[in-house]
Amino acid sequence: MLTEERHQLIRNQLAADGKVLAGELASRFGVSEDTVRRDLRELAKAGQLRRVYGGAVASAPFAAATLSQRSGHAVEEKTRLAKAAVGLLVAGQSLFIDGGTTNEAIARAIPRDIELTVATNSLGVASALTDRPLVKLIVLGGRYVPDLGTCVGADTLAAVAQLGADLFFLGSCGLDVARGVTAFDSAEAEVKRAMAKNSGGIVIAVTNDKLATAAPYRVAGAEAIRHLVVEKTAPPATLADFQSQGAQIHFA
Amino acid sequence: MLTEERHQLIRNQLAADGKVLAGELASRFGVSEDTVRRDLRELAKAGQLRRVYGGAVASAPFAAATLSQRSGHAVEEKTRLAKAAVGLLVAGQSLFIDGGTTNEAIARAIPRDIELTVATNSLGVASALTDRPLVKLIVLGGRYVPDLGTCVGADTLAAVAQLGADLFFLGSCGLDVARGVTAFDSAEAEVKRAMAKNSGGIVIAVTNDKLATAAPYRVAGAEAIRHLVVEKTAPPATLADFQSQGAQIHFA
DNA sequence: GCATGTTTTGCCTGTTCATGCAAGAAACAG
DNA sequence: CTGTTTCTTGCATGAACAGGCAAAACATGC
Repeated sequence: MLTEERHQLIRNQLAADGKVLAGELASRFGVSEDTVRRDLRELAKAGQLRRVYGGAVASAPFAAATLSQRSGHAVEEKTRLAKAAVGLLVAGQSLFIDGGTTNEAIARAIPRDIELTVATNSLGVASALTDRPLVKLIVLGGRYVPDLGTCVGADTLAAVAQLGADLFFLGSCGLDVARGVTAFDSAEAEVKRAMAKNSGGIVIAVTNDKLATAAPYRVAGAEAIRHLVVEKTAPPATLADFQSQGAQIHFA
Repeated sequence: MLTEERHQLIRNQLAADGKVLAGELASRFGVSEDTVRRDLRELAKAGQLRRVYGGAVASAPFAAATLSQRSGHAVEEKTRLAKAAVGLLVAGQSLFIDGGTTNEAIARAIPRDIELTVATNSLGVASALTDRPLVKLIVLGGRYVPDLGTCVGADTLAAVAQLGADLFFLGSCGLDVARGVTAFDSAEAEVKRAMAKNSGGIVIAVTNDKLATAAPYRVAGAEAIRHLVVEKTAPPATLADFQSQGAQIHFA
């Protein structure tokens, strides 16, 4: 039984069942569970599955990848950031909200009694807002990317181009004073740029681990940030840099 | 039974029924109620449901109150219809799927190992398909209507106009041989008409209570229906009428 | 053939995680 | 108000886990 052979069989079962159990695979392949765990670890590293306790599941289930995988990490922090971020909202405003777990937390934190117009390309944000009776929700369609949880592409850009918003809640992947706001994906960055262009101000809420990091694709310069929502424990020196670029700092 | 698996099943039942009971889940999963409560707590923390005494309810019912009321109605029937309807699918096909609880059930019933391209204006359908790795998902954006759970309007129509599909799964509000397929909402009907125009064939899955009823807005004539999926208990006379108009009948 | 280095695998060790149980708190019903 | 159900918290146990180590299988060079 070749290693590669096992990998293929694991992929097959994942495609069919959506999940695999480490112990079951071990007995089926006639190898130790350690070997199976190693296989799963490698496949997970290659992004072909998502490792869970006891086995693995198919990667990027919407609510699972966007919310469990990443958000298992710092749920409380993001919830706190979200609460502080919605404090910036004024009734009657129109917003762009793009993807990311922090933005989903913000969407959930939006109170039920505030009237808003929200345009989003994130299914997570959209679904969080479906039960807000006073929120007029505009879904920005396009090609859906499971890894991002958002729609991107020409259709999305065209939809954004027809809209304008007072604020843009930008889900940031990297945030650095010198390099500005950056994203990991080209198409994603494109949509963010379009939203930034058509909005009156950018709001970014980030956990500490995003501060002073950068991703390949540039979205906007640091001077474009109007409001920056950060944790109380964020390094003051970094914050001072952003402040000198015109950003208003808000602590969660 | 993986923890993640239970979470997924809970999410599924919430999407289908709008609520879950802790005790019922415990016996169904074969675990203690404490474990289920822990699951529910975690999912609630991630914003995927709202915890209530005795169980949990959907936090953001894609289908608002009106829709979730209906969805509790005939869950088993709709699941059976959905299973029969997905039997019509062929790998590589492209589909339009619009809104409605039956269509959401169909989306959930789509197997994980079939390659498809799906364009939908329903957030419920879209979110059901986000964890299908082989499904290329195109979200048709626009103004979101909570009562329908779908996007409608000029933006949606424009997006539909740029696409074509082999089949159109039409969520029907009324179905009558003389009046054809009808909808309750003008904007909704408009989108359905556009999808019908750009698709190679219409598939309709309906419970008995929709048969031989009509709503104000006309979507398509009875002769436009290629496949009609119905319950075994559907009145044969009505079915014969549709059959004479060229529809192929499939029993769930 | 022999020696050497690499890869794969299984086993061991300490650690982490999921689970069920028990006890007290809170919510509900009558 | 009282009893019951449900919930949270803490804790103990066993399963699953990562990392280190050594043996076996394999390839490579002399």
